[in-house]
Amino acid sequence: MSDKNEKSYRDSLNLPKTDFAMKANLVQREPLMRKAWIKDNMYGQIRNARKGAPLYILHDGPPYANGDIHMGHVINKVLKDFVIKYKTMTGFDAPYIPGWDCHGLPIESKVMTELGEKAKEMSKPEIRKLCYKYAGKYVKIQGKQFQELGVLGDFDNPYLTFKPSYEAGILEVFAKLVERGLVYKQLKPIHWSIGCETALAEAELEYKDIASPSIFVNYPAAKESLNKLVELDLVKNDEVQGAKVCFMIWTTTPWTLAANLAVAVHPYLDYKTIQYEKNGQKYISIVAAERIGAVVSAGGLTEGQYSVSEKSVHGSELEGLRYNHPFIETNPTDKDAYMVILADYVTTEDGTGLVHIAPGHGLEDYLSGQKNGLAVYSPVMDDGRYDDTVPGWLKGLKVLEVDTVVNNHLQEIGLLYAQGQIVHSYPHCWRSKGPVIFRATEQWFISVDKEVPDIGKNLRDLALESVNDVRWIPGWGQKRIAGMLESRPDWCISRQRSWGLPIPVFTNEEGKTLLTKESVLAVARHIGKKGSDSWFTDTPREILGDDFKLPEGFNLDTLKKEENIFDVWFESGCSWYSVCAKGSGWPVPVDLYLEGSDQHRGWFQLSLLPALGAAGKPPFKSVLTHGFTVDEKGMKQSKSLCNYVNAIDEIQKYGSDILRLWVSSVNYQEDIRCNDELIGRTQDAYRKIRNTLKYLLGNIDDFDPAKNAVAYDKMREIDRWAMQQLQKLIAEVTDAYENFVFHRVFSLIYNFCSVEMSSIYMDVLKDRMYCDAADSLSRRSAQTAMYKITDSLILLLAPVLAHTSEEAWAAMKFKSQDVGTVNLAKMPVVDKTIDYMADEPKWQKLMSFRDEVLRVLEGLRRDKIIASNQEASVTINCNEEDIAFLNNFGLEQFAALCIVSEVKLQTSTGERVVSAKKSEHQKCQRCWNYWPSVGSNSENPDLCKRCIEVI
RNA sequence: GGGCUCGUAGCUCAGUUGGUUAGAGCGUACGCCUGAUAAGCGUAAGGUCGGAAGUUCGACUCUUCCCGGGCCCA
Repeated sequence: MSDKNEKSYRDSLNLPKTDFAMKANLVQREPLMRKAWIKDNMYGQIRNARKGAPLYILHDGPPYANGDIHMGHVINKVLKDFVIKYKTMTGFDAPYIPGWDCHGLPIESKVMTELGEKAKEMSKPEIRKLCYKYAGKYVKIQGKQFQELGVLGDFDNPYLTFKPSYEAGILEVFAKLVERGLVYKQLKPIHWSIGCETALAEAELEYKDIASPSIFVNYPAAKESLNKLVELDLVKNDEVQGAKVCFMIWTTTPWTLAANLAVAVHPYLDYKTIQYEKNGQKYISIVAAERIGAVVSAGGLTEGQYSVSEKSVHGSELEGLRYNHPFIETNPTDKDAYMVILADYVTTEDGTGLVHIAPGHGLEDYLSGQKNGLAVYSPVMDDGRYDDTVPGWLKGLKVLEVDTVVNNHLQEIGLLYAQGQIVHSYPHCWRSKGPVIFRATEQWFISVDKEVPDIGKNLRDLALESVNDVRWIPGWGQKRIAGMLESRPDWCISRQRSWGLPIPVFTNEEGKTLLTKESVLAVARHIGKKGSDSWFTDTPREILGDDFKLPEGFNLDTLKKEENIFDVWFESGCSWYSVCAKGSGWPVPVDLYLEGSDQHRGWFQLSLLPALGAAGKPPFKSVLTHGFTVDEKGMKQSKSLCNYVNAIDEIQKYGSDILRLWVSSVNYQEDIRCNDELIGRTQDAYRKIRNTLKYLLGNIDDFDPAKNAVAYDKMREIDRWAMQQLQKLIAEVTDAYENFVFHRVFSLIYNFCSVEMSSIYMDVLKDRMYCDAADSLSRRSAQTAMYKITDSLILLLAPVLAHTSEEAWAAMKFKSQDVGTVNLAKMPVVDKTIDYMADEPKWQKLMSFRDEVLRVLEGLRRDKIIASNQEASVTINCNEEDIAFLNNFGLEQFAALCIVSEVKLQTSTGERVVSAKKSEHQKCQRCWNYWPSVGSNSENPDLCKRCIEVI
């Protein structure tokens, strides 16, 4: 084996040839391709090409315009791009209009922090201007970053929730809800900063440890309920006289007692009574059995000073019992009060197991109050002082300074059982630094329980029913959202902030509100033209218009504008209307919403409710959710844990096709494990796929399907096998795409490249491709299969490998479709004339024979008898049936399949035995086969017959 | 604490209505090739299916409990 010989014949071979480089250089190459897409208006070209085709609408959920993109965005946007590209390639007109959520607290907070002290002197319009700039900046940044992922969409015309036309759309939806009577206002407790006299959002709170009074208070049972307590056997009849029978509560905010309206117990906890004497007065106090020890020690009672009832009752048995407020004679509200109610959140971790309920001063209290028909009573004014509805001794006092006053009063009237101090974490205002109180203020709500007039059902029931008509992917999404809908309270849509869309409500001098369909639509028209800033700068007359017909008692010139803005969820929840129905004229429900699984509570639910309320139907036909990225151990990612993956870094390190391939490789329905190493490993798969494409492209370089294609029935059997494998691949990949199972797309294609192509077909083909005559039938047969495989692979990969598929498409000399970009091509379909399952048993058998042969050869190689397979001569001892089978397939073909020079058969009755030895023949210096014909031609003694003919 | 959900080889995934020694690809180890070459090929070693109990002739597949994650609430 001399180098001279090898080199001399090398030039006579048909070696692969292609411009498609082995080295991807993604980081350098991709940005150039993207630049070209933008320059050529690729997105516009696709829209043009699909004009009139059936629509497929994937409606983008708006990310928040704040900060750089992270891995969550990557997963989300790339999955969306898979869908859009696949649908486009199956012939749909699938537009993609990206959107951003541009209003809201995080932006406003950021701007306020940057402003610092200056913020106090600035007007709302001035602050809003800065917010506008801030949001706009991140829309640009994120848009650029999304496009760096290879995502195609109308990034020049995204939908932005602060655009006037979008805002008008929100108000039009709102008008419909107002018309249907679903919008109302009510008191609701919120965090209130006394120092700033403003409502605070969760993000504006700072939690600090402070010491609070901890008091145990006896609420005397009302006379009418004493009998019931006797009936329950908690109290003996003879004990009732002369003793104070009480419900004992515990609280750390004595000032809220003035607003107490109920006492809550847990339905399943056990309650008993403690009897004891204090200052000559006999008490019988009801407390949770588990808390007796704690209560006794808090009160300093020692053995013998108290007794505990034998009998215990469930909290549920106490429901409805009544008590007298310790220091308020008559119920100040217009609803029932001062009774025992049930609540699941009552615990035995502290207190007495009975919880004092002030619906105006706590969120749980509020919700319990709603459930039990209590008023929302909050006798506290903006400046933190009691109003006039409280007892005289409290009127006008600052609630945060009143604890001792209340305690002393309770002491005097003999209802303070014990008092102490407790250190706990308590929310403080981030600006004034003072402790925050819960205080009920007027808020706007969308009712989920009120019947929608022309539909005859409430929003909750409507939503629960509609959820059945939506396809949830994965299926459990339905259970999840249904569970949330069942338990959700009315939707509080008002926020006391600046950066958002104002709630279009006016009030007259008497404080009466103007909120009608007509008034909202009038505001919508105005804001649609001038934007929501105009609410703050223009007069009601300018906003509503001179001609606006006001109801009785209202005057255009004395109207006052509401200060509240909408919850940003209401804004994004109207995108189905602003963007799809009104903005684009698409039919709603649209085909697909695709977001992280946290959006069951968020965007999915909060789009569903307005859509049902305004349009009577859900906004989507199907909803696909994906999980969250976690670290390699499955733990939540966070910057502080240092297990955070920076998406931008990954794109810049590996290129976006690697990220896209990685996204396609994981099961997005579960948590997605993610770190740099895991993403980096995707490079292995990428290289395999890329090299497969390169080899295929290299071998069809001189193949023009129009001239050189070989009919299927004239093809070599192995080539027909390859064609069959391809049909199977197309069928399975198509099915996976149709069902959004992208990781199956990945593994099918990856396995196809590794096994069917690289390890089997391409290896087997080398002899024929390199050594047979360039235009021989055998070589053209292989090329026919390889051409079809290359073409299909590129197209099947196109939705995932956005850049690489385009690059490979460009490297195809003869294209199957007359389009310059894969984006305009159609997906391959299964060739129905090829029954790809029919030969499967035969090939399974052949492949198992092949495996046996390869294993035996490995033994020879270990013993240094052969190096390459071509040096071997194989003998198979087997029964008649196997001999017939192999003969029928053709021994030469089978030898080619094993890449050995020779296969012989011998009849044997026993077990099949495969043996091999070094071939006795000479090596052909051109094709390296050890064939009998080598040496038989005197002019070319070093060549086989085939090679001589070819040369 | 509640609702939903996940836990199969180092990694990413298959495991059909419960049924013989749990599969694939990658990675790893070892070897081969040098005419896909910062490529290609082969062979081999790796899981008892998060844990425990139960139902069953038989469970990765069904039930219960526990452990450990995730999302959303409280």
